[in-house]
Amino acid sequence: MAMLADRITIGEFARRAGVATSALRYYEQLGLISSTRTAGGQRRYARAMLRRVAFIRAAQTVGLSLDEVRGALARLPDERTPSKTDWNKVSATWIRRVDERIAELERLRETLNSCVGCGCLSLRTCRLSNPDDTAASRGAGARWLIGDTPPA
Amino acid sequence: MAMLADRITIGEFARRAGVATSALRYYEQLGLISSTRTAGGQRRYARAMLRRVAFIRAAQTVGLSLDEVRGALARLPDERTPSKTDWNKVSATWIRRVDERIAELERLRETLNSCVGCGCLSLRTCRLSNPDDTAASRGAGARWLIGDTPPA
DNA sequence: CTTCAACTTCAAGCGCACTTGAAGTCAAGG
DNA sequence: CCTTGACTTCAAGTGCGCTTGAAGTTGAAG
Repeated sequence: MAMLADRITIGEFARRAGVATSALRYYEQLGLISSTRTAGGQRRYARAMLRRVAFIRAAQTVGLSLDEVRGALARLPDERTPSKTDWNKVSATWIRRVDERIAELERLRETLNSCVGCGCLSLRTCRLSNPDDTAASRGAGARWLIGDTPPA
Repeated sequence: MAMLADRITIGEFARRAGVATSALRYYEQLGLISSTRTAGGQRRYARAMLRRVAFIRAAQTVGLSLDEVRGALARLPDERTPSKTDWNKVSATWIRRVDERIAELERLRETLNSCVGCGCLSLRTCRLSNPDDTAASRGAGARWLIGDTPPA
């Protein structure tokens, strides 16, 4: 009853991880997770693997591709003898990434806030509107959204 | 010389907007932007359209699909007679979305921070690790990443 | 007028992250 | 033992957001 053995079927694992079984097979194919097999060839998962999946989903939230995740996981000890230093490196990189993303979104939020009540897309008085196209001289793209300050 | 006329070619427009010409044609195809045509059938853009593109890119940053963007833009007056109320609704929705996304990332950041020095993926002492699989009883997914508090 | 980069359309292709379907095998309950 | 749902592999398909290529046209400079 205890069902504590690390012999979880893919279906149960998928339910607990909140992902489809097909996704788990796909992750395994990419080398992101691993499983043992029964005599009959069916996958059995260690519950510890749930953490890995949680991590994968978390990384995706940060905007990492599965390939990048693979790279990050590869830097971690293969399921044994964890090196805290290694882990520190990985998480530090991720935290930086998360911070960048947060900063980006906060700039966007600022912009949206300042737009309430001006009707950006149609009026010419908006801080966002950039009426003289001055951004063009400063290089391509909507710069104020990716770091520059909008022309006051 | 002034080149102030709203008769920007797709190439120049692409350079200023920081997107590929193919992307602009694609956006037009989806009804996200519009252009006038020369006698010969070439596209000419109003500089005002740059704002729309900036907006599209911004929206993507927030995680909106182009279809959702189309929906949002459709709620705005068709390039004329802006209703501030309409705009308020749109931007309010977006701000909410941005806030959610920021919150999500901050939770992730918290988690990563608390993991530094414990080696999450391999040790059992981590706040992230959820060793008793208690999350399973609270429904699918890595809940603590999407709102729940991890088991202390 | 010639030239040639920049434009046009249309269809097909791509990369990612999966999902679906077909055809067959496994394993736990009755 | 039998049934049945859950599993297996492999190949192909999906949806998004574009990009690429072919084949042809336009338009501004010289």
